[in-house]
Amino acid sequence: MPVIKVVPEDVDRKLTEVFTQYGYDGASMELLSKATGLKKASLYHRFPGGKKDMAAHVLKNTETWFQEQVGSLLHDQDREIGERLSEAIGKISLLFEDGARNCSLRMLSACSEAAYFQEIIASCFKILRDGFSFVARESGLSEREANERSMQAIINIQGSLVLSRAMGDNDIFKTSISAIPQLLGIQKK
Amino acid sequence: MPVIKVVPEDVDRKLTEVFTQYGYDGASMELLSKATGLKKASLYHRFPGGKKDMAAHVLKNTETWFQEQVGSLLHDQDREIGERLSEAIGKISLLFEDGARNCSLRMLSACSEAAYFQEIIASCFKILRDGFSFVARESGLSEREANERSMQAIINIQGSLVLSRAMGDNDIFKTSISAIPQLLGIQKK
DNA sequence: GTCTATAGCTTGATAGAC
DNA sequence: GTCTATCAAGCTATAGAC
Repeated sequence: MPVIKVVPEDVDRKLTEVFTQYGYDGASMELLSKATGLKKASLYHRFPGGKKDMAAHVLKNTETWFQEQVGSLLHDQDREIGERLSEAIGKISLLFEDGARNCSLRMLSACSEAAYFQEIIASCFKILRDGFSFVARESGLSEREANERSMQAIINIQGSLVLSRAMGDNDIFKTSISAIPQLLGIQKK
Repeated sequence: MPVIKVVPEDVDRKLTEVFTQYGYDGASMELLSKATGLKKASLYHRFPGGKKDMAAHVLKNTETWFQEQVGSLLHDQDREIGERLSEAIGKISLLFEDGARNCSLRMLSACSEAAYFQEIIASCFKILRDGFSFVARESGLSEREANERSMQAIINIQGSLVLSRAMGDNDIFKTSISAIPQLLGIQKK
């Protein structure tokens, strides 16, 4: 029987998918094993801490993604502000599949291990908030206004995602996210 | 040993608490038994369908609560509009303990039995949306505006609740919910 | 209507071969 | 690095006494 080294990136992607769809308590080792194509013992080889370890790894990846793909982008003053925001929102829309996919942060923030995950989840949201706040300030809003509106932007994303899934209508998400540029004081491109 | 008939209302309240805190997959029969003070076999006597049955019962109660406590209130034209809305929002704030408590609808909308619960969860949100929309229309907004803003009000509630819990700051919820009257075109009392 | 006791399965996790 | 085989514990659910 051949020893196949499964690509770590593929494993990460599949783990993220399962935790995002089923939540922490709904994601069994069986499901995680089937999804990744790795037997349970192989998963324990890569993640000695077990399920908790895998979810923490998924969250660490998510934090990196938000920092590199969204945070840095929004802070990149070499690029036109509307373009940056547009691209960032496009990436976020893609991440959530236009409202069809749940948010891993939300799914992992309410589970039996919530306390263990809380810090990194809060960190992810702070990256997003700071990015939005930065462009809002750039667009001429006061610090107070920029802070309020960047928070509102994240509320829109999370709230509309909850409702899109609960009411079975992705347009709720699409409409809500398309209003973010104006909310942050930026004319949509 | 005495046979004690536990009050159904207390059982319902405790079941709601456990499902709301742990979600469907995180709420074990053991937890539900401990919380209600009823042994597992007794729970099965009251809910022959088991856990699924209990969660469905919790959701049915929630639907009734929204209809009777919020929906009817918002539609009661014998009372001053600002007063009605204020009272409805007060009840919702109390339900979510000012941001400290999760939303049972959200917790049960993303689980291994999500498909089974979807219809009644959507119904709960529709009751709230229709109530908000009704007062928004009354306040003079167009049908389109009223629909958009009532949706935004629910997005604010759900989104701010997610973020309050994730970032450990209940003020996010309090600030967001206090803005709802103005959002619906009504001067806060 | 509530209980004790238990069945039967699934869970997270480990040992050890290759 | 991946596997098969297995464990002990926890799970949902049921049987039957009171």
